[in-house]
Amino acid sequence: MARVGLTPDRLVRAGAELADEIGFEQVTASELARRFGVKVASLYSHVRNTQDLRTRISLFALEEMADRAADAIAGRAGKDALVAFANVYRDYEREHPGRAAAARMPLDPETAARSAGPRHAQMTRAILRGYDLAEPEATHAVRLLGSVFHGYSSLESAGGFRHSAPDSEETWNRILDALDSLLRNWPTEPTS
Amino acid sequence: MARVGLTPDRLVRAGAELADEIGFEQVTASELARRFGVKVASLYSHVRNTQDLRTRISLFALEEMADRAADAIAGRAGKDALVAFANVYRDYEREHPGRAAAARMPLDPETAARSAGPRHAQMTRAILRGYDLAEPEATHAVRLLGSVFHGYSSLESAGGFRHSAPDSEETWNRILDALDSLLRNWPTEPTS
DNA sequence: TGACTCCACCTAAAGTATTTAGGCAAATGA
DNA sequence: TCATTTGCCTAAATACTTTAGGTGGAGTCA
Repeated sequence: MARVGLTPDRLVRAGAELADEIGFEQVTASELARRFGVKVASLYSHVRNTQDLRTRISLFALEEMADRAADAIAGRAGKDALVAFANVYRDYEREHPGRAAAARMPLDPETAARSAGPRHAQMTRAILRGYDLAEPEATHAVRLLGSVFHGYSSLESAGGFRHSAPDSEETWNRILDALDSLLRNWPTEPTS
Repeated sequence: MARVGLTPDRLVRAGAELADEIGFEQVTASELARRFGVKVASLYSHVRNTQDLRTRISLFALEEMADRAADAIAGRAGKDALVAFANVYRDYEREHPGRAAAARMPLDPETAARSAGPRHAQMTRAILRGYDLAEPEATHAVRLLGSVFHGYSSLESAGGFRHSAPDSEETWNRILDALDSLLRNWPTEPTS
């Protein structure tokens, strides 16, 4: 009966690779079982259901990105750190589009809370130490950076900037220049 | 045999409402047929398949947003226009989360080209007339604004900012202040 | 008005994905 | 070596998708 050695972890990793190959939306219990040469029902001892599988892939991707981000910002500060940090997200999107899509999947509040999400926010906040932002402005800035990284990846992977000049690479660099400049000159609350 | 009066248009509108109620991901031909009190197969004379249905809902949402945006920026300029324009996206997300999710669905290049996407880009460019940006910087700025609106909506609707201070409303306003400030002081290419 | 033609919606059927229940055999360990 | 655990199986119910072909009601034209 040839045991393949399924474990939740192996399923999740294979699921992540599958997502990169065929798209996160297309990741299905059936397809994953097929890859392992195993009957679908066999997966159900390791993950609760398809939703659970997807959630685990999402959590996995978030962790992987956080690890890379932590690595990227170590020993850097200021714009240098900002650029290295931001590039982690963009590079991850290009290298692992399926996992990146997984990482963008909405999670329910409790799951989100114990995901690497807060770690990402913490690292973003660490980047801001190189700039001079007191609370609550720092939080606003964290959210802005999150939105930009999230939004840019998503638009770029959807092909939004593919067939138009200037090329996406140039825009990305100029956006990072702009964000650096903005963080150095964060506006005070307007009086008007 | 009671004809219900199905048309592609009615299906798409009902699909959009369904998306707002149960989530865009959950919009299915079967559920839509159920709503109309009609057999599933009957939908296939009006839309090619489920993918086609979803694509049409996405296009519909993009048009609807574009119409609102056009309305919002008419007769406004500068920060006033920026804020009104940006709020269209945020309000649409809150009012019609399912349609907004549909609008974020990746489209294939040809479909994207004949969608309201380019119209959104054009309007964003129009906003920038209130600021002093020459090409290619204007394009970079268009893409930045798109990323922020897109990313913020997506994070906010996923609950990213729900249970933490300061509240999302405040962040949103400060982000708009920051973007206005950034556009007024768009950095030149750094020499380093 | 009666026959005709559409076509909107139907039934039927095949294919695939999800999920649960229960069984057997390989691995584990006393 | 025997008992227990557990990894993967078969079987079956439910649901969604899609295609092929049929039927009857609405509008049209003589």
